[in-house]
Amino acid sequence: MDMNDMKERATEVADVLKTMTHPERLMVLCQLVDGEVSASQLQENSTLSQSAFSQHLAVLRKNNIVKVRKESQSVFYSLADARIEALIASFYKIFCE
Amino acid sequence: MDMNDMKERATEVADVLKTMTHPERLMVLCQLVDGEVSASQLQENSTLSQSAFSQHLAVLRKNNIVKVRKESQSVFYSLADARIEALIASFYKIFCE
DNA sequence: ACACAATATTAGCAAAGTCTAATATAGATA
DNA sequence: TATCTATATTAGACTTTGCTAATATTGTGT
Repeated sequence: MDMNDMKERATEVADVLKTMTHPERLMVLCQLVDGEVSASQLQENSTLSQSAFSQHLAVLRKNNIVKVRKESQSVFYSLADARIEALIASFYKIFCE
Repeated sequence: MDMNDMKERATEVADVLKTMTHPERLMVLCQLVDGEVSASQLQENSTLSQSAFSQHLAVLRKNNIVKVRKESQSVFYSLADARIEALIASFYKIFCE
């Protein structure tokens, strides 16, 4: 693989990873492997304040790592696409098996 | 998977990822997939100063993402273990194929 | 209209990360 | 010994991240 291509890819991948890199955000993503979960359910498994937690969700949204579906007062989060799903799956395979 | 276990794993994985998250460091790791490479060879593919680059290598060492072998004035870097190799391999599979 | 519940946003601060510039170390060579 | 080459380390400035505290938004029930 050519060095310039590699550099471009590395930057792209690093951007995605950077967003996942926080334990709190990774926890959220792990909880989404089996499908969508509401913000409040996600927050139940966190010790962070509502504001801090919501800011982490905002980071995930802004970087297109998750997508949302609003239903009345609730917001349901799910993994954005197949790549993110594949990443979480490999983390699971490599670190949890 | 139990939530406490998940939290522990997520923290562990996030720690490892955090170290890979910088484009410059990820580039280094990508160049190590086929085996060890010397610091100076690695640096040739970087636009960073010697000092800045060396500090990135130090981060990789400190977090046990790479291991080193010294041979006269040169230092050869390689991926620390099978997990790191597996991670880089999945990044390649997911983002470069 | 009012109050409540779920979620998001903003400002401000402290901590962590990343650079430059300068200096240090250690092996090889003249 | 003096010098060169490869690499590492340190201090300081600057930027980014992640929190708290306060406030805003939006839908729902009374």
